[in-house]
Amino acid sequence: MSGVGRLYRIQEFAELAGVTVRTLHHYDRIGLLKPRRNSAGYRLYAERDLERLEHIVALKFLGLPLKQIKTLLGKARFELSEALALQQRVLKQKRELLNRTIAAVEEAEEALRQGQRPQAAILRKIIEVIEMQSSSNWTEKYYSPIAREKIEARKQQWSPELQERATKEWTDLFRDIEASLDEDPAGEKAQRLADRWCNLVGQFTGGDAQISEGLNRLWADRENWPEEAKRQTAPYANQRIWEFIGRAMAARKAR
Amino acid sequence: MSGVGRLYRIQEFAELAGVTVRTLHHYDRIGLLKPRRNSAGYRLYAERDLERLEHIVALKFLGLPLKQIKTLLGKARFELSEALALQQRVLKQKRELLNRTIAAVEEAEEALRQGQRPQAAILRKIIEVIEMQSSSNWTEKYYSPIAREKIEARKQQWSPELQERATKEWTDLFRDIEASLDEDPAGEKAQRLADRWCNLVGQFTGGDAQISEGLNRLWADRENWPEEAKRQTAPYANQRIWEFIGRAMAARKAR
DNA sequence: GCTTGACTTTGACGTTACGTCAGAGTTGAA
DNA sequence: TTCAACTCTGACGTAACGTCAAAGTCAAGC
Repeated sequence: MSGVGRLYRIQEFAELAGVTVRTLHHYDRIGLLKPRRNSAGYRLYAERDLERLEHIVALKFLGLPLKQIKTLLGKARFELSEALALQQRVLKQKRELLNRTIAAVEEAEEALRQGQRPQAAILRKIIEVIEMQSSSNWTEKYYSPIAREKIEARKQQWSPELQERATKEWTDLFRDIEASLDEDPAGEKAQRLADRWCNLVGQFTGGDAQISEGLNRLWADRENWPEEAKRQTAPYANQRIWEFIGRAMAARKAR
Repeated sequence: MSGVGRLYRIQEFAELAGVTVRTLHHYDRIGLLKPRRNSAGYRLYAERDLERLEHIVALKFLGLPLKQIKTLLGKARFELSEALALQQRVLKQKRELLNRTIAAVEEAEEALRQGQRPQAAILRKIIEVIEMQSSSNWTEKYYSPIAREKIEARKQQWSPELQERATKEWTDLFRDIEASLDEDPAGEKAQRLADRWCNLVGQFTGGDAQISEGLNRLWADRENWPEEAKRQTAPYANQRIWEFIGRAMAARKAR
């Protein structure tokens, strides 16, 4: 028996793991990696902390924010593999953009060598790439490539008026559901609401299963959305409504 | 004659250029894009401002910091093309790292699918890539690939003791030069100092022209170094010393 | 037992490129 | 003249730490 394993003080531990002391301070403060303390308040890191820190470093390397890493490391391996798949898509998008950028700079340098004015040369080439679709939509990662194409296609037909009408219908539906939260999810009234729900979802997905699947992933990962998106969809985030609809849909299928 | 062209107020201009109003406020404050003002203090943007803003956006897209963009846009096209070539190397390094990362995640996912514990699977694969050489040395971009290889080779032979001795010799040399700043750069004493200088440079470059070239680029771009590096090399940044040595070397060649 | 240098703690401000209010003034059409 | 829409500046927030600074702790040597 070799006991419980060594304890490291912060500097030694930092060198061992290849991070800075300040980083460990930071992780401690945000609750990402909280070591034991001795009586004087010194941090004491154990082997298990090293393991966790290695996880953190690896996930950070993939570009995941610390906040998400924190929740991820508390959950099951399934969620981890989901997150990994998502991040993989993000990385691939980045790579595409990088490739186009590199190509653009190459063309710009070529043009420069041929003596063109830098404005014309650099700017035009690079701006082209930016406009192309650096759009870099944060929702894209939730959809499969096929689903993305389909969504692109449907976008063409979404006029601002349709958009506005859809927003209104959703808002109305949410209001109606909220007023009916005490009804029986399997009852007549709830089922009519569930029908309206399905209709509206269908309007966006076009009944397509792959778009639908992506949409589910999107909603399931709400906690990791950018702040702005969270605020804008806050009125639709009422937990009880989603539960109610969930039950109503279950009852619906059961019939 | 259509006059001097329209003037835009901030919101319209922002939409025109595809940036936010706040971004324009920011660029104004840091002196990157300063439009005219009307009597009430409203910003008035002209066509020329649009041109400059497009440059800014393009260079920012390549990952250049605003500070550097600011100095770059004040200089000649030559510097711009230099900077472009440098940034191109940075982009390519990023791409390499991205490719390895994507491959690692792929392997990790595969391992996960085969039911391995996430620790073993994800961690090991990804950490391997990180360690490989995510080192991501900020000086690398200044050297050609061939020069980098040669530097890597020479690194093997640079023991800590050699490092320390070199640092001391440089420090001594700088002290001696500083004490001789009033001498004639072509004189006996200055020439002996120039000899020592060449010797020390030779110790690092091994007399290699390509390494030498990269080293020149590195020093020339000092203003864009990370803060830390600037501080650490501050003692060697005495402008007058470099000018003195420059003149001494010129006199040396002339002989 | 005491000194001393290396190490540790928390606090607080700096960094980059803006986002997001808040309070107050300006513009221009009805 | 009114009023919505727009603009101004100032100031705090963000992510992930870096960089001091002041004060307490540890352990080795005297």
